[in-house]
Amino acid sequence: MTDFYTGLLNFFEQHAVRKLLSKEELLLKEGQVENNLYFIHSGAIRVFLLSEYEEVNIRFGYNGSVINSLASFLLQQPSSFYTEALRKTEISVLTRSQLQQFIGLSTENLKGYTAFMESAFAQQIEREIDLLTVSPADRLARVLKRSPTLFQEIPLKHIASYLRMTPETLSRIRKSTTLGSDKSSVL
Amino acid sequence: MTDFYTGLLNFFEQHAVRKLLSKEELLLKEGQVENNLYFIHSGAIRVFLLSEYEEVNIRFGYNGSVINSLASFLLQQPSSFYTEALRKTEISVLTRSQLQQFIGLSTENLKGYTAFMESAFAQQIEREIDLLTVSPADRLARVLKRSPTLFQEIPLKHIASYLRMTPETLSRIRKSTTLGSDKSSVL
DNA sequence: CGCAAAAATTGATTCAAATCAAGAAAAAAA
DNA sequence: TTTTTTTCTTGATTTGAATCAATTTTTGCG
Repeated sequence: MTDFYTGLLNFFEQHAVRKLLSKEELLLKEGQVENNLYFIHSGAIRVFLLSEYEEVNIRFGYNGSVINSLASFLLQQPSSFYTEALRKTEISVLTRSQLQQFIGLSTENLKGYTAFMESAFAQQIEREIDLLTVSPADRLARVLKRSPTLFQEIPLKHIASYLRMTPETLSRIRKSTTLGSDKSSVL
Repeated sequence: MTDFYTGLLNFFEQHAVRKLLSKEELLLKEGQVENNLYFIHSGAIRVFLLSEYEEVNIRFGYNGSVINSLASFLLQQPSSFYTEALRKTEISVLTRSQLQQFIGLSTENLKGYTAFMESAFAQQIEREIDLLTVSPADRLARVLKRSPTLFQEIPLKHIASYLRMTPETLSRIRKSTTLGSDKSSVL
């Protein structure tokens, strides 16, 4: 998987278009079909859904990760989600056809792509287990284990929505446990 | 997708081994690697995880559907889940290698398999949205929309766990709404 | 079939997280 | 910088679902 990933990143560098997003700039709206894969050089992006005037965050990307509205991208169906920059963000945009070209270059790339997909699927399973975890504190702990720097990248209110709790609750959990108080990663 | 599915079912008929499961018989335990795909002729199967002495249901299969511990099957990694028959159940068992043989038979089959995977992924996204839906009543409504006969197939207490609520709460919701009271499907 | 066990329902009570409401801190804009 | 706006924190109160508890209903078994 890692081989594919570095290969893909090189391909990104050579073929993808760089783009600078301003805060709250939308990459995709609900109902549109996702045609791109985004590599994030700096900044942060969120994928969210709009349910009855309330936004619910589905996924975050930042700091060297690849993100898009994956289900829409794969199935080429209208997305249920919005994709938006959380702050000034620099990305590389790779189109579906460019990706397909890349996959066609070698068997290695194809295998890598499959592994990439499988990994995305595995992540999705982890996400399901996260959401089934009853206690709010445990949900936070699980997610922080995988993404220890989350609070440095994403505003608390958005993390709260991702974790299915209110900002007030998240703030209190954070205070009571030592979770999210980042001694390690600062300086 | 449908073509692949019927093709796969024919292949199931020709190559898969039939098996009769008694109630509570386990097909897979946590930590084991899933090597099979199960087609359910009759009965019902659940996939669940064991968290601190409490079982949480992840997925159900019955009545002509295909089920297994999919993440483990795809990644060939130890499963986080148990797979168990909820009652006397008749299945066909197709191994991973048999499936690969089937996929290799034609480009159509390969494409179908990809579509099958994509569909599984899309289902997983739907599941995520279900779990993010705040109100217990709304969670039930969403799931029943996709699986109207759920209550005829799966005991209430297992549905409750799947929906992240107690059996008492589910029972009360069912009473207050008309959801799950199956006038249509009986007789 | 009748009996035992398991599942579902119903009611009373508790409790944890949501909501409501300020104020403090941080970030963005002027 | 100062001002304005947004985000985060903290406290008080409410509320909806969990828990506790007791029947009733259903299912499975001898």
